[in-house]
Amino acid sequence: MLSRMLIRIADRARANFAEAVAPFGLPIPLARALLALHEPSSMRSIADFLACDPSYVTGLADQLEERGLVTRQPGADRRIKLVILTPAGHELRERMAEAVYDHGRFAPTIPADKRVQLREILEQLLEDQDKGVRR
Amino acid sequence: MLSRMLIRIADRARANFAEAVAPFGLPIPLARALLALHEPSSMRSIADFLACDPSYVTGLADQLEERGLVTRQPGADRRIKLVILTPAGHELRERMAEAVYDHGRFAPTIPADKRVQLREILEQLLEDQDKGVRR
DNA sequence: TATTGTTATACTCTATAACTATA
DNA sequence: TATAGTTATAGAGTATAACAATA
Repeated sequence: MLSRMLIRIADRARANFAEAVAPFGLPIPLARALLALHEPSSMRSIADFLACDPSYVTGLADQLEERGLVTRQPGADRRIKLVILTPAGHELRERMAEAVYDHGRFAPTIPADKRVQLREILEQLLEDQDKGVRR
Repeated sequence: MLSRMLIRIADRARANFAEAVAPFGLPIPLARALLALHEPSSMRSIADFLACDPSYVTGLADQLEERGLVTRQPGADRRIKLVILTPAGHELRERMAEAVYDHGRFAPTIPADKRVQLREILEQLLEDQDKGVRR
C-alpha cells in the first residue's frame, strides 16, 4: 500500500536527518527547533512550524538558551516572546543546515526527471492536506 | 526539501491509519502488530516486520493474548514461539485491514497515472534503501 | 557459543491542564 | 474575554541490559 511505503521512506529520511545532525551534538528536537529559526520567531509560530504544542516549545527554547544559541526578547505585543539566534546560534544553524542538505540528497539512483515528478506529486499531496481534502 | 515533504505526508498517512483503526478500540501499536500477523510468526519475525526490538514485541503479544486475539505456541525449534491468531483475532484483523484499506485511499485528487508514477518511484526508493544505497 | 524470547527498567518525545501576564 | 507563554505532570512508544532456555 502507498501509505505504508511512504511511511517507511519517511522513516529513512528521519534517520538521515539524525545522522546528519549527530556530529553537532544537539538532540534531534533541538536541531529541528534551531533549523526552524530562519528569522526571529514567536514561541507559537515555532510550535506551528514544528507541528507541536507551544508548551513543548518552552522546553526547547530553554535548552537552546542554556546552550547560548538563542535569546528571548519581548515583542511589541508584550505577551509575545521573540526567539532570536545568537551569533553562535546563527553560525551553528548555518553549518547544520548545510550538513543536512548534503547528507539528505535523496535517492541518488532516481533520475532527475523522476525526482521532478516526485516533487510535483508531493506538492499536490501537501496542498490537498492543507486544504483538508477528504481522503 | 524532498525529505521534509515526505515526512509531512507520512505523518498524515499515520494519522489516517490511527483514524481508521480507532473504532476498533486497539491502541495503535497493537493494531500494527495484529495486522502483521498474516501468518503464524515468531516474535523475532514480528519485530523485524515492525522494525522494532524483540523485547517490545513481548509486550505487544502479551496484550493481544490478554484480549484473546492470539495464542503463543512453541515451534519445532523450541526456542521459538509462534504467535497465532485466534478465530476472534482473525476476524478482527480482517475487519481492520478492510477499514485501513478503505480509509487509506490516498490522495483522491491525484490522477491515476500520477499515482502509478508515485508508486514506481517509491518502489525504487525502498529498493535502494534495502540495498543500502548511499544517500 | 549463538539465538529466542522475557523481564525490569529507563529513556525520548510530546501532550494536557492549570496558571500568569498581557491584550 | 481571548491569546501568548510557562509550569508541572503524565503518557505513549520504545530501547537497553541482564537473563533463562534451547540449539
